[in-house]
Amino acid sequence: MAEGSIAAGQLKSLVERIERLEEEKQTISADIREVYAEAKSHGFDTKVMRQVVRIRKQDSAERQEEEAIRDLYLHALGMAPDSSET
Amino acid sequence: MAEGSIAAGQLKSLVERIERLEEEKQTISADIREVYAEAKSHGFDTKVMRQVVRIRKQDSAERQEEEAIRDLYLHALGMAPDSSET
Amino acid sequence: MAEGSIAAGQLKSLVERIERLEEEKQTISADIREVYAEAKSHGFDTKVMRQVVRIRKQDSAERQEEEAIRDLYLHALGMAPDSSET
Amino acid sequence: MAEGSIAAGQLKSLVERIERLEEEKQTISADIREVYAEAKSHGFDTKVMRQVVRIRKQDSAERQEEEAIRDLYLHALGMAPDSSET
DNA sequence: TCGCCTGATAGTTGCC
DNA sequence: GGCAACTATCAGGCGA
Repeated sequence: MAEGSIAAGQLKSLVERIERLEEEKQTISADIREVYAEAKSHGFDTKVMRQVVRIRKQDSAERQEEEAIRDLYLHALGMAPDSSET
Repeated sequence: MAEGSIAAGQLKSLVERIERLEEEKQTISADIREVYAEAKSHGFDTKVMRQVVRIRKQDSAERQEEEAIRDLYLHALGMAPDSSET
Repeated sequence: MAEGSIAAGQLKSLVERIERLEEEKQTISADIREVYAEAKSHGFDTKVMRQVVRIRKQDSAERQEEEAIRDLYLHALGMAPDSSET
Repeated sequence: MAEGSIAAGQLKSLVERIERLEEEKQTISADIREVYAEAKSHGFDTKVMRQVVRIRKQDSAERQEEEAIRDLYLHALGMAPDSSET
């Protein structure tokens, strides 16, 4: 119970929660791989599919990025970005 | 011509399943980050916690193998392997 | 009106200097990758080599501190710290 | 000179080359920071500058990405990407 | 099936 | 000191 006595129970709980979540994440990843495998078995080019998924994901990210830059510029020009909602 | 249409619908379904799964994965990742944040707020060293999680995941045989090679390398470089545990 | 122009030239110069430096940095990174590739082709385990480079860079005091905390955590989780060097 | 005898000299040489290169890289990084600091001292908004640098870098990257996707699609359609040089 | 390469994830570093 | 961006590492997918 001296200095070395950290909150063992608490630590254990936290680590186990993390491990549980990582396990779930692994499961999801496996599911994704499975879908791609299925797609491939139906004759789709998975490489192209991955590109498509990627592009769709980028679209919104890009839009957000653009918006952020615009606000930044407006701010640099001394204008309130808040008034620039689309 | 029907052929293309059928494939299109199938492709759409597959892509959407993947996107749904990736979304779930993102959620899990966020949860994990959250747990680490919580741990930090309780005074734990998250960097070390990550090391611990990693150690628990890694097979001990594998770990020993790596360690042996590393000691060999350190020795070859004229460093004492004993003092170099990371 | 001259003001804006002057600032523009200055800005351009600064940006170009940055870009030049980033380019150099990229080159160095490529060189490093190349050395690792060469090492690999000579039969070295690059993963371990990276560990070794890291160990040499890390201050030993800092290393020991981290190690102490890790052992504490592992102990709290009921694992023998002695067998867990990474 | 038994089993433990790896090519120590070779390893040492490789590691030192890597360390030398990493040192150079650090120097470049410091230079970049310095340029940003200088810019700031001249009244420029470094956050915006970083965005600008980032955008300029993306432009070419994006072009390349687009080209890659195009080749991929052409390939998927059974056409040789090689004949599509711009 | 093994090795290589690319993409995703985690760790480190710099900024606020 | 905390947060965000960048870099380096690691794991999975693809091709030989």
